[in-house]
Amino acid sequence: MADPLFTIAATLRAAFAKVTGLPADSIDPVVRPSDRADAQANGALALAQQLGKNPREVAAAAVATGLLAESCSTVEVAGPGFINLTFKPEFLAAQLAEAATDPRLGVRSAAQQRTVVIDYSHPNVAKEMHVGHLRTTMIGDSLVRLLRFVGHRTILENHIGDWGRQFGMLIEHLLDVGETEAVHQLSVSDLNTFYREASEKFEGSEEFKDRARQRVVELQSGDPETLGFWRLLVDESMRHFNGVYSRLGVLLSNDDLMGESAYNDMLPIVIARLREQGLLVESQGAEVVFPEGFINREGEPLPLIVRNSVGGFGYAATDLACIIDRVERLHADLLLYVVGAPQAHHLNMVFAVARMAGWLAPPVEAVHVAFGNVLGDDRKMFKSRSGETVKLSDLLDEAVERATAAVREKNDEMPPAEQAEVGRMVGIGAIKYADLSTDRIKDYVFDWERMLSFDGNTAPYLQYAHARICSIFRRAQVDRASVRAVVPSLAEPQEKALALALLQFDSTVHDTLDKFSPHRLCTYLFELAQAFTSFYEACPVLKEGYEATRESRLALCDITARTLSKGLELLGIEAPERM
RNA sequence: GCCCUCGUAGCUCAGGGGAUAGAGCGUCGGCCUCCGGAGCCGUAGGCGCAGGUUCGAAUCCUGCCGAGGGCGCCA
Repeated sequence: MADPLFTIAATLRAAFAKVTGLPADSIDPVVRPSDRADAQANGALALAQQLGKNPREVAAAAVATGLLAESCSTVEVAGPGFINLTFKPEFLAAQLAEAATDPRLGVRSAAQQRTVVIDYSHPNVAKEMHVGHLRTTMIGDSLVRLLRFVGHRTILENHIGDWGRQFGMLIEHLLDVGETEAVHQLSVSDLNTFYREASEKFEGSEEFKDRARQRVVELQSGDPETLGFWRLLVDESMRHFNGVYSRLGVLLSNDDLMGESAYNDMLPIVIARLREQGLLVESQGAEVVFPEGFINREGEPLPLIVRNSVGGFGYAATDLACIIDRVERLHADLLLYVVGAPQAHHLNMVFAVARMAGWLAPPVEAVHVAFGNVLGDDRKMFKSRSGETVKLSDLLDEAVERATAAVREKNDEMPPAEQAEVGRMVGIGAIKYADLSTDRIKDYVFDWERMLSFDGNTAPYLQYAHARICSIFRRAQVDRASVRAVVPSLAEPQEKALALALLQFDSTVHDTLDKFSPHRLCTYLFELAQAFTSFYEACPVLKEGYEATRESRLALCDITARTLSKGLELLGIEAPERM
């Protein structure tokens, strides 16, 4: 309950209840940040409207209760009935001191613990991870960190594309090349080459095509030898994926693998249960369900095809099996799908069918955490200069390379090993932050210059602010933990502004999770870093002649650094101590 | 044709129904006796268009324009 806006909202609710006689929990005091004061409350306008009274009088009466005087130095009614609130510095300082001694920095636990399945990343076996996997992986990873931080139970699921017809051609190609040679190729070169060669053979040879088709049948019927080859492809692919995950520092591991193949045995059960409930319909040779409200081009009901006309299962069947598994076996009550926006229609149909079948019912919720594309500077899908999709590993190489060069240039006295390490943190952080800092539903333009800039809303700027604070403590030779019990004095406006910003970490984290939108946390951290640099510019910490305020300002520095570091950590970004 | 998402400053992006719509870059102008100038302070410039709901709309609703995406057996 660190956020003073949150605290004052509760006080105002009581004040308005006293004045109007309405139940407190039915009142929204509408507390907002303000540039005219520390905060403004606009609730009087709506209440007055509701009661047919004068809004200024309602506001004045609420002020007259005196309830606000405890935490506010000035409370003014302005305009049509706004209440402008200015917090007492002592009030803010006390709240801040409380947050400073809290390992969670004042962030409340979730009111209700939920079991959340987060479905994200999902690369395809035998294909390189590319820039298209960046957002799902970044957003998913950050949501997991945020959910855990506020106390939810998280179940990570990497729904890799490890099943389907393409495995016929892949396995036949593997056998043509020879198992040993194929493994060698897969481990040293990129996965795309292997896939392309298999695909070219499939297109070019009827004989190969027949073999590939036969191989699919064997795979699906569980032929042990075929499964062995399949396993080999999956394992080799996972080595590549885990390499990327490790560089990105995401939480996914092999323990979180729940590929399409994992649901294979459940698919007949999905069919059986849908049939049992009378939802399954035969249409044009396929077995389908018609969810309400979905129509095709001709305006006719649009089916979700659970099993196609040749008896095969598509991804609709797998996705339905997923829901059953996540709800009934894992007992999840929130299912997050971090999946691109184009899948919205498909997912909505799957959710609709799952609801019809009763598999998805309150309090269980399924949410499509949709996101837009990564664009090039031509505003089209981000591609390499040769027009190919950009491999994630190449992207990370370039980011680290560019960042390391910048670090080297600015720190020529730093040991090369540390330059490389800091360059890695800055480069990877820059990519991740660029991806997370725009509203996920929108497309964003990928721009090396901007994301690696030390100015603006970027990871390097935040990392720099953090490193600078670490430097202050090194220079002061003061142990960071030693100032945490200090109740800071907030005499200067920049000190007060910084305190106010720090205290909003709590509500920011919850707000970020309410919308599943990490960019809200990014915006907050940027504003916090700006508040800090303004403070640091105006309020000397270690200078001669400022001994009296030194401890107090060091305390502000410490909690700022910890908030920045924790915030970045929740985004999956490292904060070096020097850079 | 129908449906979904998006449209905010020259560029890239924030804006939880509330007062005068913010930031970064770029522009222009200040601050180097500067605890890290990888910084700080200031300046000019904008809600695609038209209606509606509301005491109050960038925000909610409708229509139009523009961009992207989706619309039965690939995922």
